[in-house]
Amino acid sequence: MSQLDTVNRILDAAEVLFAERGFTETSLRTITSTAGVNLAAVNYHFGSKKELIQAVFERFLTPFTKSLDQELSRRQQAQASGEELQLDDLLQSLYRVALAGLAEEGRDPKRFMRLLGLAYTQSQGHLRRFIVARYGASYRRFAGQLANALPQVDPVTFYWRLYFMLGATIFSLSSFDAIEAILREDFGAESDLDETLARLAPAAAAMLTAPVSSEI
Amino acid sequence: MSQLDTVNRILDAAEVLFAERGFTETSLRTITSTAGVNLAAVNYHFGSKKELIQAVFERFLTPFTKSLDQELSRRQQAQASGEELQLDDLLQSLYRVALAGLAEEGRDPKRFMRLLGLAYTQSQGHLRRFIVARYGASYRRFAGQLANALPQVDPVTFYWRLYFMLGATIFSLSSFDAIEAILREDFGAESDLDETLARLAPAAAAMLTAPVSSEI
DNA sequence: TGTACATCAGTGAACGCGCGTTCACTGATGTAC
DNA sequence: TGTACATCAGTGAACGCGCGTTCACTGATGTAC
Repeated sequence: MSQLDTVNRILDAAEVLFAERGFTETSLRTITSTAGVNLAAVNYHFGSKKELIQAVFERFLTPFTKSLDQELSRRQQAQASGEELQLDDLLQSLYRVALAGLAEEGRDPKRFMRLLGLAYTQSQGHLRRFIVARYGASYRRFAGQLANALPQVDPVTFYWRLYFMLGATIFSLSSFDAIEAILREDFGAESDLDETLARLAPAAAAMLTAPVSSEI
Repeated sequence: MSQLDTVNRILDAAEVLFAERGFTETSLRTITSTAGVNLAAVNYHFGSKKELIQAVFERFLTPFTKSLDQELSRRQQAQASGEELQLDDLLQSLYRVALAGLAEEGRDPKRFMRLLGLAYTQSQGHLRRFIVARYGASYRRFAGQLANALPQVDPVTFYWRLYFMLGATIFSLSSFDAIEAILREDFGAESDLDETLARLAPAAAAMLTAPVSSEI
């Protein structure tokens, strides 16, 4: 078993277990026994549990932001050459392309959304700092391009709505399997991720473009 | 120090610490030393850490759902007597009334939203079961009334959008302090909870009422 | 080609620590007669 | 009114357990001469 094997087996097991139970609730003993490697291997290859958590996110976020950045560049060029902008199309293609970039690397998009939801609410300060330092630029670029597409919305309202949108996206996709199960039971309706993105994109676009109340 | 004192001191300390750090990350030793009571008092009064967590949520959810139910009844009567319905008004008054019900009992609404966010993503199966068993009826009543107000939206789309809305609400209000700090730094804009609810209600309403795409 | 040494992935066992929970006990208050 | 007993909030110390991490060690592979 080569070094790469061991490292990847640990990452694979950690990814699944973290997504299922959370970070604190998953012990290194569970991870290493699932991966079929020695307990000490995590500290040998990654240094600590914290750094293993970061490595799991890195394996998701690097292809994800790479695809996102490429699509943002493509959109920017199209816009420069005068193509008109449909906000829900923009959102949907961003969602799709970014998640497709993950799938290419063999990373399950639903699992990624679950981990993102965990990262958002579990306290893990080191993880937040790691993500902001490593991927903050892509996020700001995405937010900036979206803000440009909404010149009629004042900045403070825009940013609140951006957080509303992120909340709607991460929260609902993070619980995709649970929600899907409920809707299947109650309405016999099967949903897949693409279909849900096709529902989410126009809903998010409607939220971003809603008329700004003058009462505030 | 009477029994009520000890019980309330434990609940007060647990509420603050859970909201700051999460459930697993907060030990009974930290809670009891913050509350100034004996370590064994938690198990004496509540039975276990799990039951303490449930008691913390009960103290929030009981006044919250009581206010919510009252407002839902008031709205139902107004509707029966032919009053016309404005969805963002409905949402905003529901938000306001429910959170005001909390404030009356001395419970901080922002802390409640943080705990709700934690409950949603931390695995804690016992907590989910407890909340559904105890407060599920109020939730279903709220969802049903909202669905009635949106006859043009098919049920499956409605439920996805309801989860989008819950996501936007819980997620952004759960991180209220962090988002507020960012916007204050970047734009010098101070936000309070009422103002944010006044932004959130129309945004959520726009999302719920968006035209249903025929592509799905 | 052969030998000595260095590097490095991996291992088994142990370390110390903090955790939730338990238990025997105390002391104050309430109750019965 | 006084005594015996029961109840119950609270306590201090300990229990066993699982945790992340460390450490001395192994054995295979690579490198220098």
